[in-house]
Amino acid sequence: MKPASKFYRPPEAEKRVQRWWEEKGIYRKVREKGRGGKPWYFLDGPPYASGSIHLGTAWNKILKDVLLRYWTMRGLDVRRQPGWDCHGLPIEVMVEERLGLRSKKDIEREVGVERFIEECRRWALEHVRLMTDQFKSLGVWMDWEEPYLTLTNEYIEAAWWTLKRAHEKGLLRKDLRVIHWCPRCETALAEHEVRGEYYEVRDPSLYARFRLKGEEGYLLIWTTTPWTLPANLAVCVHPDLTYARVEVGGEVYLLAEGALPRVAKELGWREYRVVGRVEGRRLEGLRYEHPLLEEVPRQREFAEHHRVICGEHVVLEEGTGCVHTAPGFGEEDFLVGERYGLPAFSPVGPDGRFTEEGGKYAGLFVKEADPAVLEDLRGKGLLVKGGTVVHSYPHCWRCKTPLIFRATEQWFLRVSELKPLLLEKNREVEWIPSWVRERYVNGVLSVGDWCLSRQRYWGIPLPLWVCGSCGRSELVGSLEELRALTGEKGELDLHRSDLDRLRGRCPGCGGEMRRVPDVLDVWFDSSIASWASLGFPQRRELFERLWPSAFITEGEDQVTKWFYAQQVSSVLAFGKVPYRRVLTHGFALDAQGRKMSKSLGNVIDPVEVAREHGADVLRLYILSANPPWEDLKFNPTELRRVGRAVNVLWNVHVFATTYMSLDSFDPRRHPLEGLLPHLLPEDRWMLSRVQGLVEEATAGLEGGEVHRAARALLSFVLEDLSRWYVRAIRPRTWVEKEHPSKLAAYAVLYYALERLLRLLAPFAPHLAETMYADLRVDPSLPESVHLLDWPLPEDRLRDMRLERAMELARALTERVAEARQGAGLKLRWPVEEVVVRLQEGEAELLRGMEDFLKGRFNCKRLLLLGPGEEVPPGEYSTVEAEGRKVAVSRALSPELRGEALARELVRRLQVMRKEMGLGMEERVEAELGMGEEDARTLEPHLEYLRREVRIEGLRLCRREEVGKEGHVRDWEVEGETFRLLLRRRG
RNA sequence: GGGCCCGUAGCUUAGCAUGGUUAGAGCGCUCGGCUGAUAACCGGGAGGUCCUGGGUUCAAAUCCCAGCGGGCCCA
Repeated sequence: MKPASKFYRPPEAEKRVQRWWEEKGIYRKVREKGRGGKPWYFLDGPPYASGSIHLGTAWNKILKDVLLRYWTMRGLDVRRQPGWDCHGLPIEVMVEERLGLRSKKDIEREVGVERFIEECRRWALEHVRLMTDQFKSLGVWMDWEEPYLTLTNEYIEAAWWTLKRAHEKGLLRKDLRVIHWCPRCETALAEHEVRGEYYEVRDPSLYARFRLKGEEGYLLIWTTTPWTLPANLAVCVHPDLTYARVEVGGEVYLLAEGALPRVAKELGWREYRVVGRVEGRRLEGLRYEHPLLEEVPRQREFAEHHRVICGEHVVLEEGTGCVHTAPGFGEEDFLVGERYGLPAFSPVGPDGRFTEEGGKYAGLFVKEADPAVLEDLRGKGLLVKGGTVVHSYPHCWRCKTPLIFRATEQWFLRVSELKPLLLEKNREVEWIPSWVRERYVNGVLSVGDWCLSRQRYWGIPLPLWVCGSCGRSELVGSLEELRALTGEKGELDLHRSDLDRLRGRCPGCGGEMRRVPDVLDVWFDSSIASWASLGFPQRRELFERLWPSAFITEGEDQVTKWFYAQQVSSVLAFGKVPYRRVLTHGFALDAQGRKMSKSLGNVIDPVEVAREHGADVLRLYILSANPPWEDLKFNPTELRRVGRAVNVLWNVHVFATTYMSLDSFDPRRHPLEGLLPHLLPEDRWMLSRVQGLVEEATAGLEGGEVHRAARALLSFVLEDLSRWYVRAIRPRTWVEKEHPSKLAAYAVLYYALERLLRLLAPFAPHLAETMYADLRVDPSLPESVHLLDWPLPEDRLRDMRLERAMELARALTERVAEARQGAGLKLRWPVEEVVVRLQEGEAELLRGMEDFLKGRFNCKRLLLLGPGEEVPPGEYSTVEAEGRKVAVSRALSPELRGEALARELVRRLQVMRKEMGLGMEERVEAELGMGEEDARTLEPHLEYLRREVRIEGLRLCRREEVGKEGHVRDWEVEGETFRLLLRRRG
């Protein structure tokens, strides 16, 4: 046994452990140990490979790591491959910044697609490396050398293979759709990319009037996007609303009656008169004159469409109830337009500028067209009011440009047709906590088709090829098929850089085929991870053995993202769900419960925390702070508290290893089994508590209630081990060598620590390893704590009755302390007698524990009474609580005083020994100067003094007689001065 | 606007599925103790409208309804 070093400084200790793991190849050995066990496929949700890790990603990986380590110790053959999401717009935007590019034109003209993609790849791989190191520093054990990357050919082929299944089932369709579009990034954005990107902005608030045809008056419309008016094709009213003809200043306006008071106020109408009312549906078909016919000549072709139509989406809360409808520029406009056969006229290009079709506005950026349109309306007398309004408007999640809505042709996965199967198969998934299922189902019910195509560069190329001659399309499902189609034989990287130059030969007409230039939405990449990461379909062996994955865990935002996307792809490819069990975890917030953001300056860097407090402390804190599925409010005070708990554990460890090595205790020579007859009640209690701890920790990890496991460990260390057991056995460690009582205490303490370490190993892997290294005396034991098995509870050591008794003993000890405090009786001073009146049956429960209690109470005699019995007369300090009474005798006999005095002196001499820097076993000579009466009182306890302070050569004398050779100090004890001298011997 | 989750001492939280002690801890505060586990540690005490308002019940932190505040997601 090695005595542990006095202090434990987690950051340095952890670095040492990590280096040692590295040198000894411990991780590899742990993986090897798992082989042959039952396969357990854990799937890592791939974090985005850009930037560095934050507290949320750290939590995510720490949670995974604890479970991975636990399953491994349970003997499972755990797959623990990390994954990285490598494609997508965020990386493109950062690379654009790095290269000083501003638009797609810049990319294509200035650096070229090939170099741009190379830079993106470099960026991604750079960050994979960076983030890998950061995760490693937190003690996360995964196959860092063999991650799955969404940018490899193999992975891309898996995506193509999956798309081919969709294509075969007719679930992949090209469709004209109005979608969010970023004019800077020049790409479509999916719904989930727009989430949370609504900001307050000031926009025009424009009221315009459209002249009615075939009757007097105007339609009054309102818009915040005047630039969309050139594409206006209809005006929409709600069929069930009442519309009013309102006369103002000699003109008649048509608008919803319910909106009239508000509109009148906004337009400053003082005097107006309702001259007629009509139901919305009766307005259908009413024709009007487009306000910008001269400016936008194309509009003349649409003159037949310029009518009032009906739609349920019209609301009274804003606008006039007459909704300007531009099917090419608005999602709802488009949908209602489809019903009326309106074309999706969209005279704006990908860069947000008007095309030739925009007539007078051609070349203008949409926002620049706003004032131009306003002026044109004013010139024609069609402007009613041009003001501004502050409202919430969507922006690009990467570059923060305000988005526009544009009708474009995109490729969709028809999720709508998969929904029934999705919902049915989802029943097989176990959701933790269970209410996430409801959330998931709601998400599926409300979701639309999945827009898969992106008009960008850094992504998995859409493997769809179209013949320029006959229009035939082919979906290429693998590299092999690509070679067959294009005749390409050389090395290929399956990104746009290589693919864009290829041409195919049409199997139908022999014409030239070109690939649709789009790339895929990155969420499609990660949605196939459960098989793509196994090398499927190129390799089938792993897939057949492992798929579907047994367990995944990610943040709650992934419910409608990764959890959802995975099910879609999997159900479409295999008709099955890709995972069996999902644990959803919360978000990392600051101590006030606010989101962490750079602008608030409240971002916590987990790597920094680990560097300062230690990764284990961070891990234990995060895991114990709250249930995984609730948000973590990161609280530095609580973090430090965990740090202190770790320190207490270390102190216990120092205590144990110091004394055990001093006594050359060897658990092999003194196994617990042989010492069973010598166990005292506190020993049997400790053994029982360990079983309870094993049970709690196991249940917590099995049920996803990781916090319960972590809390059980911490509370065991503080409450049971440190504050109770170690304190109780301390006197026993001072008795002579080889005494069975001492050996029993050692054996129990060793057992408790050994079990505790194994339970602790997944949570605090470095600390457990360090402690294990000190405790491991048997070279035949595995070299690392992580090579041990998870302990199982030993029922024969469990004694619930004893645990109850000990709980009572603890409560009584606290009461005794209270009674002593009331009478000013220090705990160190023994008292003659403690009398305890108990409740029914409790005395029975405490039978056999009298000696233990006397030790805890520090009393010479103990009297346990039943409920009806009275405390005998005498001088006592008493406390009553919970139907019990504790009485502590106050009288101090000379005998007791001597003992107390001896203890006081021992304590002070120990301090002096320490001041002299003496080792625990070194012998000393002592001279103790005091009054004659004190010397007489002390007489019977000199042997005790010699033993405790390791004195050889003790002299009692008067204070003045104490010599000067040695370490001398004066002490005040109970109002009297003592002069003590210690001298090193020999 | 909709769905789901959370709201308990100054702070972090247990208890809530199955209603029934005086709502239990830790931090902080305060008073005291300990000093061969000591850059620690231990004990006592003060501190609570259990978010608000209704309802069910003999009884509500716990169940139901409405509202308020926060989070995630969807519109």
